[in-house]
Amino acid sequence: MPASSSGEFIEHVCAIVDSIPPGRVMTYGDVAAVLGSRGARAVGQIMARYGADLPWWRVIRAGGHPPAGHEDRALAQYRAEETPLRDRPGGYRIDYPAARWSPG
DNA sequence: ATTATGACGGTTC
DNA sequence: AGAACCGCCATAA
Repeated sequence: MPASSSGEFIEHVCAIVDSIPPGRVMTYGDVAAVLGSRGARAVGQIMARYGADLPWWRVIRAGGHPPAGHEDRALAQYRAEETPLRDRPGGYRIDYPAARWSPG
């Protein structure tokens, strides 16, 4: 099938994010890496536009920080699916090494 | 085709 | 540890 259409990147990103199981997370860079690209920002763009129907909270930034501007909603989800978190005074961070997941 | 934007990443101060 | 700067990629206008 001729999947070579505009927006191929978008559909791939959506598929990957949607395939992330509960309690697991992936960084924007990882998602992009799976597609053979380094467009971590591009992935964020897609989340902002098409991530409304996806488990966007399972996609975090490098270092274990939640999506900027969505820390609150993300935290609620993490606590709801028992995502490995690392509580911190004044905020929190995700235990990336433990919650890390790859589509393979 | 060019410019501006963004739920980023890494390095440096 | 926090802030600033530059670099990278795809989308939208």
